[in-house]
Amino acid sequence: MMQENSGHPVNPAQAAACCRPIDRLLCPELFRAIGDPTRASLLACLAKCGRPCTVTEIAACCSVDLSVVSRHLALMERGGLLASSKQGRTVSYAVRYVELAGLLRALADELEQCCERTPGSADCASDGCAPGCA
Amino acid sequence: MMQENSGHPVNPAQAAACCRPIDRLLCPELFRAIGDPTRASLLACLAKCGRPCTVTEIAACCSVDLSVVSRHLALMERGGLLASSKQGRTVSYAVRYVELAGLLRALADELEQCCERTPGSADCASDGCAPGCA
DNA sequence: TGTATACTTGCACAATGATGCAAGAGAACA
DNA sequence: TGTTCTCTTGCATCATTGTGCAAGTATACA
Repeated sequence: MMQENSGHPVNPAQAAACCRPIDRLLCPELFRAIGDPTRASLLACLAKCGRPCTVTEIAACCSVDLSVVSRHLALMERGGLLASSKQGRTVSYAVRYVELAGLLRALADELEQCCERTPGSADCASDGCAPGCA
Repeated sequence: MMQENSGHPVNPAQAAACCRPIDRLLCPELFRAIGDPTRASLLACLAKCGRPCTVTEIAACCSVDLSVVSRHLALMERGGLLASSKQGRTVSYAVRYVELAGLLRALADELEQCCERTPGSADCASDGCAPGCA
């Protein structure tokens, strides 16, 4: 109503009421799941391994207690970084490579669109989302 | 020495000693800076605005105290998400669109490389980084 | 059926973090 | 020079989080 969809809200207050894909992509729970040194190293470890690994295996690669690793892995699964599968008494975790890479690229695309959009002409309602949804 | 560079460490313990670009890309400080609901909304707000905004402007778009916003913005700058510039008594923060998008894409690429690499044949030393550097 | 293995959960504790209020620092302006 | 504006910093407080130990649960196996 105020601006075109191709542009920007004129100020942050208007931007806050303006719902765009970036709001969904900037999911705090997901990024928080990476934002701890122990978890980041577990994730890197698991990614580099390239296959599902058991909790015991993963715990062998860092100095913290197995129970701590178990909790970190569960948290990363809740955050959407990992997928788990249980076979007998062993639980394996694997990186959700495809989903994660897709989300990161989508976020990168959105950021660049924000950057390139013409200033001062954003229609907050035309993204299929009512104002104030953020 | 043990495997080819194109492959994977055979287990997480070996993977931990194996230094790859993903170790650098999974920077906990950066992701932690997004991993809080208030900060994520501030970042989205700033991104959607598409231009540098002052602390007062940004504070107007959320319900927390201005001092809290100031601290969150400083934290996000330290994490590499934002860049600040001071003009007179006003401080403006802007999203580091290019750097951020680049990092996210690089991480996405690395994740997919991890996923595609042939299992069981990773040379941990050939990435220009001594074992145990992780 | 008992025992070993693999993992999760309860509990306690120390550390960190998010928040608001109030005061301080620095710059513009009358 | 005093006042206003913009932002940062100190302090207190409450909540959350990361951690280890110990106990519990669930599965496999002898």
